[in-house]
Amino acid sequence: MTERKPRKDAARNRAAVLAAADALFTDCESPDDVTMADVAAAAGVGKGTLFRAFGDRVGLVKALYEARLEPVGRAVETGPPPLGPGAEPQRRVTALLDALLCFKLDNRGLALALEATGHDSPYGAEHYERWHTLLRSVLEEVPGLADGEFAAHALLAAVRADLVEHLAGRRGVPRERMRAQLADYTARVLGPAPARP
Amino acid sequence: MTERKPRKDAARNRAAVLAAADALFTDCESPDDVTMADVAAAAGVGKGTLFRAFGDRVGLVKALYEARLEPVGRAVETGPPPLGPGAEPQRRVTALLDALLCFKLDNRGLALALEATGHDSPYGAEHYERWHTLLRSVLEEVPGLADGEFAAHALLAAVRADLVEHLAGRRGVPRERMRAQLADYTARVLGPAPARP
DNA sequence: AACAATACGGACCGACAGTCCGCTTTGCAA
DNA sequence: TTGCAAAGCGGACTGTCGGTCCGTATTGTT
Repeated sequence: MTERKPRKDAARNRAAVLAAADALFTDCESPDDVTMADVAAAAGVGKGTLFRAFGDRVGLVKALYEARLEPVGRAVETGPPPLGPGAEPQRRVTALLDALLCFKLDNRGLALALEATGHDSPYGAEHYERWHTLLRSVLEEVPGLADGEFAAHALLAAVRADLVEHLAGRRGVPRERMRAQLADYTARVLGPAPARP
Repeated sequence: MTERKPRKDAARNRAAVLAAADALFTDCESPDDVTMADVAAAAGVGKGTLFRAFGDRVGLVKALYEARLEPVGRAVETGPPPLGPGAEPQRRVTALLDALLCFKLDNRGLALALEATGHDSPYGAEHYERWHTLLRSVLEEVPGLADGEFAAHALLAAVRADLVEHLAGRRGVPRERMRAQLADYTARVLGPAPARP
């Protein structure tokens, strides 16, 4: 392995940068009026340090985003149903999308920053790939749903950060209403209401 | 009215810029490696001219996009069914989305440029508003579909430029397959296959 | 204590969107 | 046709931002 324990100051600075960036992205109007220099200053660190630790802007945002998303990822992979494995596929799909929606509602600035930051699109980020693969595999267990591939993309598109921001932020749609709307929509995609014996 | 006929050279240059920009956006890898200076040079025009004519980058891309989309808009508003008014709502929704998908397939570079160019998101662009309003109104005629508002957003999200680009460009999904997938998906959202008397 | 190895940080660079202003073209009017 | 504003032109210029570089400071190891 080529792992190396980072020096103490490096670790401290990395943490400071993450915290500062988190704060800045959380309460900014638009993600791109927080500059790298701002982040460095807020963290009490030089730009060089910041770039060495994260490579570039995308790297920083991704690191933050993934750190925040990790608990959700864990709940999905090893948590209890319906979010975790084991639930009936329809319920799980709904739960997955709801979790994603809530996450984006709770981390609007960050999610927006991720999608807006350089790297042409969310597609191609490995974390998108992960969610798509998972969602697709669950969708394919839903009876009568032929094309999980496309449906997974389309459903994920329904919770994209900028749409969420538009509805929740700009247009003031309340959280619970959005969740209900999404659940409703998801149910339609999943097919006619299953017979309840 | 405060309308003023533009001078001849102004009109000529405006056209030259539009043509040049169209060409550049059409065959570029990523929209943001065509710079304003590039466009000006390709059009044989100074940057000042370009900015006076279109205000800023967003203005240019919007002008281009709307010029290209206009025929589609016309077909939708006054053309024959199923794209134009008069068709059964389910058919029309499908036709609308298919038209949009085809448009984005045929104008990938441009559509990508529009979504990627500064202005935080597609939402808030007046042309999005137009499509959303229309789609919503048609959706609300579909029996059993309670929430046209959200469904319209979600369906439009399924044909977003960067998703189309990802599937058609990066992953090489052929045009007809994408259309079929979208039609399939749309049908699911619209509800169980209607009884055919 | 000495000395690599690692990290620090801010001056520096290149690129790009957008502005400015002296010069040219246009088209109206005498 | 000639005169003359007004409208338009274009490229040098500016401000900002992401990203790099390198002399200096900090670690931690022997």
